[in-house]
Amino acid sequence: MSEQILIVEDEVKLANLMSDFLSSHHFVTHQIHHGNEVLPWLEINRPSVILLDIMLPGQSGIELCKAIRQFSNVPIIMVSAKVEEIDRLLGLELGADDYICKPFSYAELVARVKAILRRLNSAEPKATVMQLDESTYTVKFKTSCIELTNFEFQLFKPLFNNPNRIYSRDSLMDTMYADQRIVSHRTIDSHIKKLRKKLDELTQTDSVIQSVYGVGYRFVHPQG
Amino acid sequence: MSEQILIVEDEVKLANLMSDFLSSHHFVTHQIHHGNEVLPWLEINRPSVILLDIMLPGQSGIELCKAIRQFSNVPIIMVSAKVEEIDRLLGLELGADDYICKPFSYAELVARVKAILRRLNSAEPKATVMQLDESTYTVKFKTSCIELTNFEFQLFKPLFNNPNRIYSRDSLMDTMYADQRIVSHRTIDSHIKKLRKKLDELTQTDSVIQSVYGVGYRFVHPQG
DNA sequence: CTACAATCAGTATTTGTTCGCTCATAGAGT
DNA sequence: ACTCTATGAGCGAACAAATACTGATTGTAG
Repeated sequence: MSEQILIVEDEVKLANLMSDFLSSHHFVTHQIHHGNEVLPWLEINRPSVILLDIMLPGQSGIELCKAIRQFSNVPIIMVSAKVEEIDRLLGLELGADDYICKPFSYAELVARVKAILRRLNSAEPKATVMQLDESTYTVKFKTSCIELTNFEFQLFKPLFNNPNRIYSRDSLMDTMYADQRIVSHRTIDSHIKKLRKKLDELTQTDSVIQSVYGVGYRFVHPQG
Repeated sequence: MSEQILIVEDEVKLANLMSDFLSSHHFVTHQIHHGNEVLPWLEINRPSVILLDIMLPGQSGIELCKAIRQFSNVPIIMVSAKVEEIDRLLGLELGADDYICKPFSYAELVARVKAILRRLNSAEPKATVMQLDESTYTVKFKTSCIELTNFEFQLFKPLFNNPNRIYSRDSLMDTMYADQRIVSHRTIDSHIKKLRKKLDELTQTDSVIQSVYGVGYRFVHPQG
């Protein structure tokens, strides 16, 4: 089971280097080069760690850090060009987990990432017993496992990655039809129905996906 | 420690009466009879409450209220000669804390002033322990949490975000019916009832949402 | 042919709105 | 201070409207 690292860095060359090095340590990476793309991406994905540069086009790393902390405790490592800037950041109490100063050695980068993950894994004895496996399009729960269709999987991903958060049908549609295609809201219902059937069978409970009247759907973790 | 009340009222006789009555309740008062004298006075003094008449020579009460809000959150009670005018004032969203209509009983005057001060003193020391979560449509208080329907949430949001501020039923309607649809005032009552039930259960107190007779509703933060 | 996506129409459910009544409040008159 | 009256507010229950679910059906790609 490999961890996904989000790299937010506008210098593409640097981002690639970071990516390469982390990959060689068996991390899966995703790059974002513009500040404004971060929050939308996080609505659908849930990385294990975020490496967040401060100087960015669009929303700055500082704004983003604050914004992310509104809804998630995902570990954030702030990346800054200047030592003095880090001092200033510490004063802001953004809620970042670590700070790293450019230029950094790649050994240091990996060390910090691993340190964070080690802390995290030892602190939380695996609260989520349900897991999404992107490579096989399966959902695992306890000892069982089900397969989802591509469509079902894309639909479920944002819901699963942001438990309790309510998604409107429109926003769910947006995540699966990149081409802005418009389908009936009943279509979403239909897929939700299939998802529910599979998931409820898996978890032996109902209401893993709940409807919120007039708003949309949300996922809540099952007992156990 | 006695509280100072600023009385802005051009009718000197009325101002004196107000002054006398408030003094008898151990408030220190200061009178100003011309609109243009208010801002200069406030640069040097800091009253606990301002009673602000609307019809004034020089700067009107409306202008003054706006101007004062630029630099201070001092409680302002607007004093108006007509009920209809209050409705208009609410629409302007001046940021006043309360409204009182001439002619008023002096008991009422004192009651309002005391209410404001009580609210202020109890609200000041603690940060917001109550939270609105837009992504999950929930209200959190201490360790508990309740869910609101879409409608209830939209209704509660303005009240919550501007504690102590009074919203008329009409202005609440405006915020939820963008299409200028008109519904009965009893409809708002009905939703307020449901909101109150949920909120009171959450906070274990009553009167988190208060009625202001003849005007509307306001939200006050519960005790911590 | 099969598996899956999309749609539709009928039904079920949830929520929003109104009604009619009672109670509360504020001001006026005695 | 006391009632009286007009108006506002609270509330339960009936009603209306909006929204969601379901199963059947059609469309489509491999």
